[in-house]
Amino acid sequence: MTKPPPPSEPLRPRLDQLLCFAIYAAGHAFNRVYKPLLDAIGLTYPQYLVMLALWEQDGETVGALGARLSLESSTLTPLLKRLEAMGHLTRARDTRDERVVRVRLTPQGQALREKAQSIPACILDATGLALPDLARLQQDITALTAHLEQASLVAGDGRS
Amino acid sequence: MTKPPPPSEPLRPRLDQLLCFAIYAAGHAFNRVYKPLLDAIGLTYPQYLVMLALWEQDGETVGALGARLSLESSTLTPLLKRLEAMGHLTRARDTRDERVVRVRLTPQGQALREKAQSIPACILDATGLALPDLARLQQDITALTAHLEQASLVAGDGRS
DNA sequence: TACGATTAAATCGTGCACGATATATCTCGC
DNA sequence: GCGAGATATATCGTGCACGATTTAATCGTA
Repeated sequence: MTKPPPPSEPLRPRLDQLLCFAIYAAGHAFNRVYKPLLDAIGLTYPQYLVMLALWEQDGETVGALGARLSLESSTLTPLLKRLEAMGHLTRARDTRDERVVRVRLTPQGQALREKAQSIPACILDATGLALPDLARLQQDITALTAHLEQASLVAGDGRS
Repeated sequence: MTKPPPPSEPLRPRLDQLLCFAIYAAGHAFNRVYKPLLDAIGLTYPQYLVMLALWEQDGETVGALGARLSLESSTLTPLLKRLEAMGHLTRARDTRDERVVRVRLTPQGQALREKAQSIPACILDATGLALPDLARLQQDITALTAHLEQASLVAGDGRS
């Protein structure tokens, strides 16, 4: 019943129908929920992600952290320096390969894990989702990310 | 069959299982796909979102734009000044209420819409999603955002 | 009309994020 | 062992994003 669009009609979705905008806005919304919780332990959201990564696996290199978090050294280096200045971790060149810097938790950084313990439950509650729905959504978004990453790699490969 | 956790076991999800991290990473991935497309028309991603908003509705105030994009004036003002310097829009105080600034597209800003025409299809392709799946995911994430926003409002209302 | 309260933008300081580049170290072929 | 290329991190400049504060205009009410 609806009039079929002419073949070369440009795609002009409304801002609030764009998936990328939904993701962008959800990121903002998550940040706002995390803010008061993280303020209480003195971390920003990206700093919290780094601490989560280190609590899961200590002693990683800057590059390995960057790969897990999709961040460049130009972002991580100053961020890690701030965490180091707070006393949560140390940064030291690997004695075997002095190119790489290993990031290690201090006892204070380990201890912070206990203070951050209640955060995930608060966030889960704020999402208003049941665990299975949350897991499904998480997987859908992760699959989307994988597709986008592949697309940007293919686009940038400069095939000749 | 699995051992039930003790009642006060802290929730310690892995970084790569966190919904917030999936959103964070998807935002990065979208940015990477958009980057080459937007470079071609000289916009950053947030600038593109502002232009999308204005193409949809011209002459909005800074505050109204901020509400649609969830951005503060402290973010928008310099961003809009950059777009103004590029010649895509004008910023002028409303003569009826001199507190508000109205943002209007220039002919150049209108014309940019044609150059940006092919972008949505490129992005759609990069997601690897069929339209119905994309719409569903978009709605799920929008609903999540609404929940998160409500939670952060309730948490911050200082009920006495 | 006059004045306190509210509203809208702008400004300031901090931190994240990227790309381009620099610097130091390592690896491989010889 | 030596030098060319590769690798890992750091540095620099630009722009986004926020909260706190400032400035200016408007509104309400006496």
